[in-house]
Parts: sequence; C-alpha cells; structure tokens
Amino acid sequence: LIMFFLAGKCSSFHHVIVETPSCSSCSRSSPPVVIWLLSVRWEEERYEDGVKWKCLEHNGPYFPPEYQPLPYNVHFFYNGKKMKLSLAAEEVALFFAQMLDHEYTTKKVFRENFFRDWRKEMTHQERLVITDLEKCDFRELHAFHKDKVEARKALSKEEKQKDANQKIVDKYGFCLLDNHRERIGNFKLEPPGLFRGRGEHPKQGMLKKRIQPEDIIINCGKESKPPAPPAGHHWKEVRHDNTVTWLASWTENVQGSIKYIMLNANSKLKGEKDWEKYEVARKLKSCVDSIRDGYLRDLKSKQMVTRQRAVALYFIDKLALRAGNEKEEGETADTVGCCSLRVEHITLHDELDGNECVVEFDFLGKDSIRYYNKVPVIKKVFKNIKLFMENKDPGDELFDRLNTALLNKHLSSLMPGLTAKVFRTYNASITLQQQLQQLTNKADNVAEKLLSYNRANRAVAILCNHQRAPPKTFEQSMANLHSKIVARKEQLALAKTELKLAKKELKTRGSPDSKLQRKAAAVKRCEDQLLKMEVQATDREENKQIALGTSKLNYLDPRISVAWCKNMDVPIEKIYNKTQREKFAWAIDMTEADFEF
DNA sequence: TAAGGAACTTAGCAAGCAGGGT
DNA sequence: ACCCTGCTTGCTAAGTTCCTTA
Repeated sequence: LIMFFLAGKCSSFHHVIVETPSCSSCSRSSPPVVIWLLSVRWEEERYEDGVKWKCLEHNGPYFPPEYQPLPYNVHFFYNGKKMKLSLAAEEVALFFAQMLDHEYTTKKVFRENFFRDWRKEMTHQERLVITDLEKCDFRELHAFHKDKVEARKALSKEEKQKDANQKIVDKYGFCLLDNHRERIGNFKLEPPGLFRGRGEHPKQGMLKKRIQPEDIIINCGKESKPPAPPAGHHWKEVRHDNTVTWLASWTENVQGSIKYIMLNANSKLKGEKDWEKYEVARKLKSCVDSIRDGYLRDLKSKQMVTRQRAVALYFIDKLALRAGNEKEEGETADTVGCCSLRVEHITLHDELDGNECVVEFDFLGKDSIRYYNKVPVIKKVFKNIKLFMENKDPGDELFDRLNTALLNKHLSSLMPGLTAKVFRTYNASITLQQQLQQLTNKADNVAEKLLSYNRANRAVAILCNHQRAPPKTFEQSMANLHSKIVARKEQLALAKTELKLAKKELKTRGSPDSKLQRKAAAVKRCEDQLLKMEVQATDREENKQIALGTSKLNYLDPRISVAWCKNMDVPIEKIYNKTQREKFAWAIDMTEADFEF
C-alpha cells in the first residue's frame, strides 16, 4: 500500500483503520499499524485525449416482446361492420386504441398523423376500404386493452413475473467497463407506439416503428466478444469506438435523431462527468464578477451584435434562461430559449407595479412549459431591448444578429469550458448555498431543517422554472392533511389535560411517578407529530406547482447538500433517496463539512 | 459560416410500488 | 390484511454543445 502511495498511484487513503498498539510490558505506543483497509481511492491513470475506456463488454439491448395478435373475439369495426385486419395494421390500430382515454387522440393533428401512418402499414385491400378515421370503431380493442391492464394489476403480486424481470436485468442490465461491472441506464429498447411529443407537436400521432437488430449499431471493445444478435438477424454494424460512451445506437424514425444506450448515472464515467460539470461552475464563481462587468460594459458597444450578446447574457445570468438554439420550423413544437426569443414574447413597461423598466416575459420553453415573469431590469438593458424591437414584427427574432454558437464562442474566450448552460448550473448551486445559509437555523428540529432545505431547493426550482401540474388529488390531500392536524390538536389537548390530572393526583395522593412520566411523554409525542404534520402541510402547499427533482438531480452541486447535512446533523437519507445517493456517491464520499461551492 | 450530425444532459409524465394508516 | 397515497422509477422527448462537412 505504501509503495503504491509513494509511486503516486494512490492519492488518498479512505476508510483505512489505523491502530496504535501499546506494548504490554512498557506501555509505550508502537508506530501506527494499518490493520484494516476498507477501500482506497485509486488515482487511475488518465486516458489520453478523448478516450473514455479501454475495454467494454455487454450483451446488447433487450428487445421488447413481439406483437401478440388479438384473440378471435376482439373485433375492429369499420363503418359498423366487423373487419379482420392484417397483423401489421392491427398492431398499429391497437396503439391508437390503447391511447383512447387520452384527450390528445381527439386532436386534429394527432389523428391526421396517425391515420396517414396507419394506412402505410395496411395491405392494399385494407387501404381501399379504410379511408375515413371517423368510421373506425376501436371500442373492442380499447376494452381489451383495459381488461389486460386490470388483469395485470391483479396478478402483479405474483412473484414469478418479477423473477423473469430479474433475469432480464441480470443479463442485459449490466456491462463490463474497464473491468468494473456497471449498470446500464436504458438497456430496454423503446417499444413501438404512437409518438406523442410535448405541447403542440406537429408530428404527434405518427407511428414510432419497431426497432430491428438491423437498425442497431453496437459499440464494444475490440477484444471483447460482441453481443449476439437475435436468431436469424444481424446488427447494422459492430464498431469499437472508445472515444464515446454509448453501447448501442439507432436512428429513430419520427424525428430522424439518433438514440443511445448508455450507462446509469451511478457509473464512474457519468459520475466523473457530473463532477467536472460542477467544477466548471465553481470556476465561473471565481470570475463571474469580471464577466458581469464585461457584459454591462458591452451594453454600450457600438456593435449591434455585441449589445445583443450583452443583453442575452444579462438574461441568461439573471434569469437562468436556456441558450435557445434555433429549431427547424414544422419539425418540433414552437418553443424558444434566450437567443431564439421573438418580439412577441416580451412586453416592455416603463413602469409597472411601482417598478421602473419592467420586462414581461411570456413564452413556451423546453417541453412547452410556459415561462411567465415580470422582471425589473437596469435602464441600459431596457433601452437596448427597445432598440432591438424597433421596426420589427411580433414574429421577428429579438436578437436577430445573435445565435448560440456566437454566444458560446464568446463565453469560451472568457473562461475555458464556459457555455451558456454553465450559468444555469452556477446560479442554481450558488442560490442553494446562499438560501441554505439564510434559512437554516441550528436550533431547528429535523423537520424544520428539512423544510428550510426544501425552501432553498424551491428557490432554485423557481429560478429554473421547473414546474409541474398540481396532482389531480392535490386539494383533497391538503384537506385530508388539515383534518388530520385538527384531530391531532384535539388529541394533544386531551393529553395535556390528562397530564394536568396526573400532576394533581401526584400532589394529593402521591400516585406513582412513572404515570406522570408516561403522560408527559404522550404530550411530547403529540406535539412532535403535530409539528411534523404542520411542517408537512406547509411544505406541500408551497410545493404545489414546483418540481424539485430536476434541479436536485441536474443543477445543484451535491457537495453543498452533503456539507449542509453534516453541519446540520441531518442524515443524508432525509434529502437523497437511494437512487440519488447512488448517483451522488462521489460527493457523499469526498465532501467535508467545510465544503464551499 | 451555415447546416446537419453526433453525443450527451435535462425534462416532465405516469405507471408502479412501498409504506403508513385503518 | 387491505387500501390509499405519495414517492420512486422508468421512459423517452427535448434540449445544449461540439464536431464535421460543404
């Protein structure tokens, strides 16, 4: 061990138990002796530029089960008449039938796209007959599907299905990367179905085809045995590219984009990348002041591009907007980010609600989530925006001279590795750290500490606009919680009177002390539970439309949270569930209480 | 420099599941 | 033992960024 240490192969000893035995006769201590080595952090040799691994072995993707034809007593009807469909047409019909409970199957675009693609799967004969979607009756298929779901629900307690599933995971769920067994993130191929984009997607309803082995490129180590394709099939290609991290890829037919099978977030490869991301963000912390000075200066530039870049950066920094690449029209839902903002997305107010120079944002961002915000900005920014909007139509780009490539090129010249998205990471993490400092008070109990943590998390989620639809049962569950609180309050009052009674009894009749203690404990228990429930109610109410998960998983340096837990004496399990702990194992392992982002 | 391709991160939804309450 | 509810997990779409090609 010491030889490795001296050779620089091992940078630190983790969990090494050292004992200093004393001599039994003279009781002097001997030099420390390493008696137990639990784990050592090895400084594994860095691979040369761009190389991600040396050996990679896996069993390829798991294919979804083949289509099972409908039973004889389930019928499709066209124009009121029973009609037996070909296997291919039947499969696609069932996709549609399965979705019938969803509102979007009533949407015009969805139906048109579905019908067009469905007809492509039909035989010539079928195509001649089936010419109008309105005359199609999928009700029996729909009912068949619902029965199947019900049946599976009842069956799900049976363990045998779990067994089969476990076998699949064991075989396909892991790979061997540089002699480490690593979990794969998405080893199951996406099953065929109807595409449902988010928002008003022009391609919604189109058929997402079944992926064949012939569509798949396998990536694995040169020396390793490539996975075997399903019997009677072959892979599109087997390659050995160790500059990338994916194990398999294919081109998806609806958007024509490439999809990948990659490692789980808890893998070494992903963990290191995550750590790097936060290190870049921390580096931004050390130079963000001069970068801010820079773009504030640029607001006065003679060059229009420079001014637009400065205003865009101001938004990205202050509001944590995404970069906003331009998108091909008609291929995706109409959403924008910073650089692709259009005139119609902002309204300027010289004065609003007692603030001067207010910019009102209203646009659809990623996933067609609405961004709505009224932001007071500095005068120079306000004037510039006015200028950018002059003589433009609502549909014109606000930053007509700017795009993400230009912006990122500038950013990387200010700091290596700096891009627009680093600002989101940086501002999210620094906000969490500041909020935790402000909100947490050492005297709080665990429940209140956690409320503070969630509030800090919430501040970040609001900044990043991470929304969610309030759960359908939200009002109901709030009401339930409140009635429970009322009940608990009554119980508390009761416990208190009983305690008083016990006290009196003790004075007058000298009844046993243990009874008094029991009653006091009951009051305490009630108070604790009441507080816990009240905190929970507050938390839930404040969280109604906010999604905390995304920021926790992708934007907040886990070391901030780990250090906070250590300082606050809160178990890490209270803020990270099992998956999250696995993903952030690197941070949980290395972070000391004095960590500062 | 524009356009498209490739690789990887970020995102919300909903099915599934576990754990608490009755 | 059972049911409900809220969290976890899987899923896969939708972004960003960097690279390649013309």
